Amino acid sequence: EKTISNLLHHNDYLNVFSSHSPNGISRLVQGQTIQKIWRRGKFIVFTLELGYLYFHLRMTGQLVISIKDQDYKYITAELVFSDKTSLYFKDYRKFGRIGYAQTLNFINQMVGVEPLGRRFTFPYLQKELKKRKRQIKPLLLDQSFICGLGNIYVDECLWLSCIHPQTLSNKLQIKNVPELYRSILTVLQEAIRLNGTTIINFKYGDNNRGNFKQFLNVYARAGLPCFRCSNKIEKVFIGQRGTYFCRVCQN
DNA sequence: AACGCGGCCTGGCTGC
DNA sequence: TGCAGCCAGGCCGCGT
Repeated sequence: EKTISNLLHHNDYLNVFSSHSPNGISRLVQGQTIQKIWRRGKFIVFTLELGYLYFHLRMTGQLVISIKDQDYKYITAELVFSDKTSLYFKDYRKFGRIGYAQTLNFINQMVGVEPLGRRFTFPYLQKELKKRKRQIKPLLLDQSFICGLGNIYVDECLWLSCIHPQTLSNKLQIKNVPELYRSILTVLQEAIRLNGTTIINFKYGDNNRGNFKQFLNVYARAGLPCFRCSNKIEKVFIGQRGTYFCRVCQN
């Protein structure tokens, strides 16, 4: 059980504080005891007695309980507890976000169905894909559609289910949809089992590297042979995101 | 509704 | 070897 005594900001990266000013958030959370820590989509949420303190790590954010001196410039916030311990928000790129909200409305608006939750069934996916007319890759990246998939995992899902990333969601072939559904579950479950994907500096826990990278089938394999058909994997930009795919078997 | 662009940051890699 | 330029796992606000 931890009671917050203060939220300090050590650098002047105000964009990191997305809902209020740093001092504003600090005032709102001071004296509150953390009831529960949980995840929704890519947000980590601390349920307080009154309201919610939330974090988004983006690519390089970390929540750590100890820091080294040389890390100090990357510490954008420090949550100080009444027992004199601290939780640090460390982030090389300062893309991560910290915010406070009175209710969960913000999160329910921004974050769609949990792909590993009960509501995400095959008929649900099929119906939702039909409703829209968007390129499948940007759609899968849209956190309000399905939460949790990022650029790497979307490319992997589309490769596994043999779908061209620019296929319109309502034009997917009948046989591709169950394959897509299955691939979303498989990719996420495997990635979680292997603690994620470290390309450059993603870390989990206390500085560990994720091991999913060695099982990537297309991501970052431009110019290399497709594991299914040996055609060269291509890299293109779709929705301004680097996208790897096989033109021959994903069509 | 859907899409494209620019911006936010820093570190690591690539190519000259 | 040194260094400029490019690129990155995410997301938002704006314009069309």
